[in-house]
Amino acid sequence: MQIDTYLRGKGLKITPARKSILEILLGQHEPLDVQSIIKELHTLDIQSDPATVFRTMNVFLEKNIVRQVQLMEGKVRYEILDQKEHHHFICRKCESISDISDCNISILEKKIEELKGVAIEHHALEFYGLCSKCLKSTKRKSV
Amino acid sequence: MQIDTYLRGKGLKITPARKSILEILLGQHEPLDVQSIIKELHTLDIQSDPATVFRTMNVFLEKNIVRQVQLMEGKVRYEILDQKEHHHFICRKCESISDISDCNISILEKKIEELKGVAIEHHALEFYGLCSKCLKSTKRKSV
DNA sequence: TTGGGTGCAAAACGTTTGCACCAAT
DNA sequence: ATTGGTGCAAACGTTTTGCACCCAA
Repeated sequence: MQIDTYLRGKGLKITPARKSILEILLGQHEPLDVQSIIKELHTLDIQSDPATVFRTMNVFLEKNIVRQVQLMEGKVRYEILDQKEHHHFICRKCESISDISDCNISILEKKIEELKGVAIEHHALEFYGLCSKCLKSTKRKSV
Repeated sequence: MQIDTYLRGKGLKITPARKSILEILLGQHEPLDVQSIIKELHTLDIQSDPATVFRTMNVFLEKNIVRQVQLMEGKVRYEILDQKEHHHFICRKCESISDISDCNISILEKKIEELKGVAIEHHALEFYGLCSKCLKSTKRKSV
């Protein structure tokens, strides 16, 4: 299985929990917090402890398998760290999260690096507002 | 005093704690977490409870006096919500925080709004990496 | 066999809340 | 006098840690 070789390649032991967590994150379109991961594991008939999931996420972070996402919720979400960079749009009404992949931050980063003499390694960018659906329903009501 | 009139204008009662917290935030160049605010209050010989500071910050948030900043620390920082938009650069080595004020995100926002049909109300943008000082010392060592 | 992963419980934090008291209007 | 802010303690949710046990290598 490729998940096994992938984990082995990262120098990690293969365990049912790790494999399932990785599969869940790979099949996910939005970043998940630990409780959601546990819920997803439960639907696969795998029960797991928060401590284990947190520890797994910290290992995945060190190995650059996932990255953290913070959405002003008082908790951390995790998502697969894949090649194509993207950001998130969070609707303040329906709380949906959608990907924003067409904004080229790297140009901006280069400008800042030159201007400030810093080396930017990564960034966090999230947009908050009303999604198209909620925007329409708001307009309807206000008319 | 103008702080008094400002708070009164926001419909808030004036108390020593509130005035001092506001003054501290106004005189600060980087966003502060609640513990740091309490420490600053202490240097002014004002002792205050975390609960009070958290409550004050929540009131300030509602009144649009401050905004929250999250820097992947597991806690929230607060900074005065002023007219000129800026972002933050956090050095992973010396943990210094500097303002980045010359990046025009609004152009990007308009593009996203058109493309996705959403209404962006605000955003969070932080850059992480090495500041110019730490970058230099890293280079020196590696040579 | 051995190093490392796991579950459980406890602890550590940041943050919120209930309540009695006190201060600003 | 009344409204609302404060301190203290307790509660809450997220995340970490210690320890004994168990599993993958």
